[in-house]
Amino acid sequence: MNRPRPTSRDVARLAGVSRTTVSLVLNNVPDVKISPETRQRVLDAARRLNYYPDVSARRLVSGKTHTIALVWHRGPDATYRDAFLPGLLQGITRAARHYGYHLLFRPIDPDDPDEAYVELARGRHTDGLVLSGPRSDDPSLLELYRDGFPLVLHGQLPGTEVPSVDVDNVRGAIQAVHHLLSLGHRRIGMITNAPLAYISSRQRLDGYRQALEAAGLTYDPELVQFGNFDEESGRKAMLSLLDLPTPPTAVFVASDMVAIGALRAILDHGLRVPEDIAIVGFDDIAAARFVSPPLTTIRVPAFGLGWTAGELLIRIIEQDQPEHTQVLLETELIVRRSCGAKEGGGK
Amino acid sequence: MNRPRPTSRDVARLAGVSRTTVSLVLNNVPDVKISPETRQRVLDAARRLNYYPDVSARRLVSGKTHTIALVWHRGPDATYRDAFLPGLLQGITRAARHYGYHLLFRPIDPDDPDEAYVELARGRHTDGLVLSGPRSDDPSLLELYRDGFPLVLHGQLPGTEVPSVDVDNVRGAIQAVHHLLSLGHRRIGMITNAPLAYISSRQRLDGYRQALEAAGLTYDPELVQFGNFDEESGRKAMLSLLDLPTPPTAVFVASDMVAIGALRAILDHGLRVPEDIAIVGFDDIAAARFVSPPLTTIRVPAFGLGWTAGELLIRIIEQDQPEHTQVLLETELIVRRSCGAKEGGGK
DNA sequence: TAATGTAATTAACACGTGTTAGTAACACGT
DNA sequence: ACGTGTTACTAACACGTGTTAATTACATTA
Repeated sequence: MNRPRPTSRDVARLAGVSRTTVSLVLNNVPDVKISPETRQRVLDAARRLNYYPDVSARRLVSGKTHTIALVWHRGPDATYRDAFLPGLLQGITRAARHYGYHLLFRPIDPDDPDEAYVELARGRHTDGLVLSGPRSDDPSLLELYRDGFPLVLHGQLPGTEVPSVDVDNVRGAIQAVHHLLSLGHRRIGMITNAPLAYISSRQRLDGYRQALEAAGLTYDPELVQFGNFDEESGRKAMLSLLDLPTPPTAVFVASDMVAIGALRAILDHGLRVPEDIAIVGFDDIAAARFVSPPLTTIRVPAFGLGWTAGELLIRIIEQDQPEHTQVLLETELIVRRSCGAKEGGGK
Repeated sequence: MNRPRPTSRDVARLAGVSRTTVSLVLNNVPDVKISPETRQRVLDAARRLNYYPDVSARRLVSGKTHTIALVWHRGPDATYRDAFLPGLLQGITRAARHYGYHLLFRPIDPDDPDEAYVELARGRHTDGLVLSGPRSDDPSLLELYRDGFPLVLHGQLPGTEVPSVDVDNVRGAIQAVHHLLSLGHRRIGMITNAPLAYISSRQRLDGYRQALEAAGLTYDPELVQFGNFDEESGRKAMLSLLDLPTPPTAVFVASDMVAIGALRAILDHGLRVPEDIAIVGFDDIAAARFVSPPLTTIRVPAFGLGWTAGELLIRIIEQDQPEHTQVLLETELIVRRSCGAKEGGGK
């Protein structure tokens, strides 16, 4: 703060060369001849002055910011909001660092205007955006995409070609239901993670249906209830299922948080898990290990989603045409006690 | 990508004025006379061209980046790493947005050089840094501080004047132990969250001691065991306490994750919680609500820490001398079932 | 009428860097 | 002696903005 920071001009003066030479040396520009002595003099001078190039100037002239941004929509889903953020962030930043990029984190609060992130792109804060939780009614998103601005969605926007990374919800649900089927269950209920307006909710329901039909069972709407992100919604949905003339012997709950509510409802009802009713959840949030009984669930690869989104975005930025721009990542079945399997090893 | 983005020169041309006028209008520079018609012409032109100023150029000339960075050291503490990040990040970004700043997120992995963040400051990526989990043997930190670079620590560096924000670990521990005392316990053990090399660990132990002494009890080293961040360390530590000739009737475990391990040890030993041994944890991680019995604990205000650190940093950046530059935030006792209190209401 | 003041606008410089086109010095072959 | 390369370096421009000092046009005052 006291003395001004050194510029490349200061380095040039100290080394007795031109500013151009300093730039050429410090950036290791290939195919340019600089004598070893001069090169060393420049490096010494830079070190002595503790010189760091000013990134703003560099960005201005190069047109590249070497920064990507994560735009994080805070929706109503607290699980998504809190449980996945650390893994996703770590994945994105790891990818960013690997390619020499920085990460700008930009949450969009419910009271923010939806297109608050546009400024990041238009003002050249960043070379590209990862948009988490895109809304299909967002016009600025498609506008940016049409203008050729590098964009990757975390989530999906059906009917568009916008590059995206998401979990394979359909296959995840199939894994869960298939597991219950393999344990002998034939009357399997489902509680969705959210209302069907949410894509992930539709997809997980679809997987449930596919798994049943592949096993020769008919889909019965009466066995399906709708959750709404939180525990309480799971409790209520489960009570409805328990009220049926013939309740299911197993339930697939497409969200761990909702599943925890369902679990509570079953226990409060005087039934046992998994002996009377088996449960499989979805997400593998941290708490799933700690409820009683520990929850069998479908793990979502948060780190992998982050890494993949980051890498895909950077490859788009650098014009390195990736073959697949819409990626679905596999889930993993984590067997714990709530499903009644002999024991899978999911620690 | 196709056509080049518009510059202020384009706006000036379209509005039929000089570039200077455009700048004056768009930045609402006070005490400068622009006729209303001209002003409107400029605004219209900017809107028609969808003009956004280039931040790199703006930063270069102004010398301000309007960006702060969060440097996140990934230590061995998984709880700290994952459970607090969402709240802390939300707090910092909220503060940043409130003052018109952006946030750069920079994790430092164990394999990164410790001073990898210095480039952020020296290269003018950011106007200031929040350093989470500072190490006292970090020379570049003190160097930056001496050079007057705006810095706020999340955590503490005893013996320095570097501005910092942290939880009041001593008082938090006192709250926990005081609660157990008020329930009638006289033989209270402790398991630390980590080895005593960690400041938070020493402070929580200190609080335990102070609370005992304030109640007229003598500190007994045989009742103190040392945890090491994870469940397993808590299990082992608890087994040692159970092996004592006279085990304690209550335990203060200075980390929820460690406490969950201790809880398991007690139950595995055939004892009941809280009837035989009461437990109070520390941190209030998400899982604390879901274990059986639900864990009474000390809540750490993650959002508040983030907000306070962000606001303090920005006030330092903007030369708005804050009166207190070393802040300790209060914790909150969350009563659940593991302590045996009648019921506090901690949901 | 000339001097003075005020409102509205702009020319010109600065910020610190990357990069292109060019120059000077010198060796080499004919 | 003269062109032809090659090596090692530099002068000058560009990037897009904020801001200071100057300029013009015009009303007001002495």
